[in-house]
Amino acid sequence: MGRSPCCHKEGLNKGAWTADEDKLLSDYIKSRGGGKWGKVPKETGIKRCWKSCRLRWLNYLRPDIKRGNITHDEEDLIIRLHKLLGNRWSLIAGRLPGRTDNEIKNYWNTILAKRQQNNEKSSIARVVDEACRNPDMGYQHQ
DNA sequence: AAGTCACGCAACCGCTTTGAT
DNA sequence: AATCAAAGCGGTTGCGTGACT
Repeated sequence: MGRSPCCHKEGLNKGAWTADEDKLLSDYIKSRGGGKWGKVPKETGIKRCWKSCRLRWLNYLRPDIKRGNITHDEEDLIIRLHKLLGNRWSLIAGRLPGRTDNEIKNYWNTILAKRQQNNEKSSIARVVDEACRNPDMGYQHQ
């Protein structure tokens, strides 16, 4: 049910985005706004499926995106939110202005890998432990 | 200096959910 | 109320880069 047919069309570009594609997408979203992703490839001429366009915008082109260097506070919040919400990356990202679900997911997977390697009580483990004991963890419902 | 390995990030794939008809 | 298409989400993969031997 409901599999998006656009992603099965042949002749679509794959892999890394070019500067031209970025500009087309960025200009389009700025002038028309997001939401109707199905129209984006047709109206911009970008040879990508709508999913790729959406992902590119959300994870890379959005003007309010912060990139790199997740702060200690942000890391702390991610860990606490993950404890509460599980792998609901989009929800977690919603609590972290300027961060994307993909970025947080990648970051978490990196942390997990490190934690598995260390397998010892790290600062993260301590934070998680602390989070368990303090339910009012300073995040806000919207 | 060259080759190999490991890590991190960007992008893709497929399933689920939501909205329109 | 049922069906279908569009959109959203999370897991996984592939590529590029840097560190190490």
